[in-house]
Amino acid sequence: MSLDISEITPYNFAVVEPKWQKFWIDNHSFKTQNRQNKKYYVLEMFMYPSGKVHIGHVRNYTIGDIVARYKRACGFDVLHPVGWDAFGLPAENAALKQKSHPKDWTYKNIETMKKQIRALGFSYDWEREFATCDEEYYGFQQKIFLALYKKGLVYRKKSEVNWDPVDNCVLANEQVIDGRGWRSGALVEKKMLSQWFFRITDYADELLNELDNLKGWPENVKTMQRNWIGKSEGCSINFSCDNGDQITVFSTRPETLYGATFLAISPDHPLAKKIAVSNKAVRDFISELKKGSVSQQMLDKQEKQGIDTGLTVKHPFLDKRLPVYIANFVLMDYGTGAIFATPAHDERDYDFAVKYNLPIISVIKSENSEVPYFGDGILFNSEFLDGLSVVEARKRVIEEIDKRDLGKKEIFFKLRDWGVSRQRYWGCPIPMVYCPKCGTVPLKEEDLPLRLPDDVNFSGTGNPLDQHPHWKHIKCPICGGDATRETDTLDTFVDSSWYFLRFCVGKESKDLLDKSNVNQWMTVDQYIGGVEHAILHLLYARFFTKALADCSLVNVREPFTNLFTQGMVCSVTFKNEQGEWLFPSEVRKNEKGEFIEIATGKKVIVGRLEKMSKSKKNVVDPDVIVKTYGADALRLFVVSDTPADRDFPWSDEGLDGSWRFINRVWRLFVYLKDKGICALATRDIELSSLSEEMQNLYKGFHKTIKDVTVSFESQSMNKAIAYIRESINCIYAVLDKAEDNVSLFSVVVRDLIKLLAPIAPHICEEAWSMFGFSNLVSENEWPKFCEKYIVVSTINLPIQINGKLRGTIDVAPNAPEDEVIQKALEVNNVKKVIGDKPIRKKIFIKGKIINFVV
RNA sequence: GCCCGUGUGGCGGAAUGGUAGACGCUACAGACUUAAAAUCUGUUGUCCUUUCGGGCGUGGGGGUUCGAGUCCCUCCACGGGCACCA
Repeated sequence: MSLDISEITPYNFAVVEPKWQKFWIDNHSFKTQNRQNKKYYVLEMFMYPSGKVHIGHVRNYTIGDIVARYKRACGFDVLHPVGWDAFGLPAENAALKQKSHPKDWTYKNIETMKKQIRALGFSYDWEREFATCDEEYYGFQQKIFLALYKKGLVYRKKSEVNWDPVDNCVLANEQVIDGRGWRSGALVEKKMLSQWFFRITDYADELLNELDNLKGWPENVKTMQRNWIGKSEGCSINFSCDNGDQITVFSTRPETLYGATFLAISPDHPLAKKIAVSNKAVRDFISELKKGSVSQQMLDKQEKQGIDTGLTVKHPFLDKRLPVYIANFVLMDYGTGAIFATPAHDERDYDFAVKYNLPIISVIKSENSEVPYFGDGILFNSEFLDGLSVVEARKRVIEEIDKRDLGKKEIFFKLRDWGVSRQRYWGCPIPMVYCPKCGTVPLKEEDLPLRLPDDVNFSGTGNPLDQHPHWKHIKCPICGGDATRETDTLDTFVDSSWYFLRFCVGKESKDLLDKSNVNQWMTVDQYIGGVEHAILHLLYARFFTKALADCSLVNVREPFTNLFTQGMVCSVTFKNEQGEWLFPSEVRKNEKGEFIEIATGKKVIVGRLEKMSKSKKNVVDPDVIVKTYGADALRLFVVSDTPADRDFPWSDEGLDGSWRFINRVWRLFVYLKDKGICALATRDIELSSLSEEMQNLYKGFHKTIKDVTVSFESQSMNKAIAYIRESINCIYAVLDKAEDNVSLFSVVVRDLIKLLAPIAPHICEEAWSMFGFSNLVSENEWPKFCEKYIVVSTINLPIQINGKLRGTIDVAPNAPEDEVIQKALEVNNVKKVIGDKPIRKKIFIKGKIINFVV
């Protein structure tokens, strides 16, 4: 009796998926192997245990899992670990709000999210799992801190910090966005505090230069890092002031020195402060600027403000004096906090000069003498620089400044040292002690780990560690006298700056950076995560790797060979007339096809696709999807249709389509099983014994293997899926021949399962076992394709006349020119178009095209 | 303002300088069904044409080429990053 394909029971993911998930875990199927030199380390940016997995995580980890499973099939020993970035503010916020301990909150969240992650069937080595708040991990991090301290890469200084008044916490520059705290959104204030710093600026040049060698990184990420490091080359110049002081300025355009008409110093410049003491107008001006908060200044940044100090400086080359202004557009934390201004060739200087009626002197010839002019040109008005080009003049003037001892060639970076102190409880304690006699003293290594006390009180203000009754009191490690601990904890970006190294070492080793292990696996062959970490995390991780190398703790200087930044999952948004966000379930289409709010019947505003977020009410819950459609359908969907590095437009219809595809595959498997397919899967195919149609199926399938392989190699999952779908369509078209071609279909379906397994592992594992294979599909080699089958016997060759398509002919791919021309000229439409016009030229590309020019 | 990136059907997107629109979503039609759902099979850029076929089409304009979505110039739009960085 024949099996009707439409009557096959749907794929029961609810039974199949948990079965294989349990099997993989119980059997340690993805335990890191250490058999050979062919190794591959694939890592997805680890997760913050916020409480629930969201769809963005699903996409990120699906991409990584596909890579891991594919590489394993290609014969690599694969390291594919999972862990938790578990320290940080939200745990403390939750502690305040829900009266739960940050530790309990965090570990509970990890448990919840682990279940969710496991339900997606990712091929992790769960034995290497850890959380950064594990004592073992942060204890070792303290050792690293001390190693960096000994190496001179850690120091403490009093400095103005960004103070977040809501989170009561210091923020790094990178955590301030438009003058607001990156997490709380509160306006940031300035405050002076003693802080610990890492000397990332020591590595500014290397961090910049090495970017050129990171061929496997996206160009935009490298550009962002370059801009952030912000190297500029120029020179410093000293000006003597008439009050006896010297003012040192930095300029990248010293060749414009003869066009200088005034000096401008920052309101925070020491000289400005000195003048303020005796000059009330200056004092008032500075305090007026201070009054506006950081962000107010940002808002006013277009408006140049300044005040004449009354002081003048001597021009280094000319017998003239330049007035010194205090100007709001000069920043103290860049360069020297002072500039010479050449209004003719700098926009900001120009704006300022116009506002305060200062002279404008051109020194570079431009075509129409317009000012300000920033282009190239020939110098004039500039004595010994006259007639030189901008580049020549720059070189010449720096030589001269150097010769006369007025200044020197200098390089400045925008990059600042990394402040790592946080006035927070839920982080890695800094292993330092303050002794009234011995000063700042590091803890002894044998006293590590320095544990966080569990019995803390969250009042909501200040640092609970500092307020703990006895934790901070300690005997000095040197003199044994009364001393106090550092109560700040480390920025959580420190935790994520070396976790990828820890994954290289098995749990049995006490040395978390065990060199033989780390060297075996580093670098990370493929790192995958969101572009939002392009600067902070990735720059810090690069710095840390270099610093650890200089402490002889690791052997590599760059952590990530290839970086892939996946796009965000986006969805439509709805708003009602009041501007309130609406859930998709609160909206429906009316008869006219307009979207209306169900509750009110009023029209809603349909927004553009935006990143899924709770606040915009356009989220989907991965748990619900997995329950309704299964993990395979979800995995398939999030990498279908759209390239993985672009934003992904979520649609319920699309998800439904993925589910239909999973079922279509399932019906194919069940149908073929019923026809006795696959029992003979290992038998070789004798091509000549097959009909032409079946030969084409086989050849076409080799093309599929090639296309899918190439697509996986370039992380083009969307294309891989398209080719697999195409192939399945081809198989469906000849399904009625399956019974008569058992060995052919057996080989095809065997390899088809392998091709699909990285994306939809559960259904493939189930099919693999259903067809009677005794091992796991993931233990099998990736299918191989033969070029000789991919070369087809005839191709459909296009015929062009004057570059326009006028017909096609079927010929052998290697058909010679004579044959092709003869056949092409026999095509009716070609005859018609050419008519009696003479053929002036024939362009023939073998196997590609014939083009007649008439 | 500066620096990146992207513009292809109703939608997501394919396409080593060589038949634009693979694959999917949507929509429509047929088969199956009492019917619906599901499934299977078609059609689906646009205009003209009964057919054969033809015109126009990859943001706009120009160029290189036998031939351009692809290369060059220029303009426009959108997205992202940095933003008084001397």
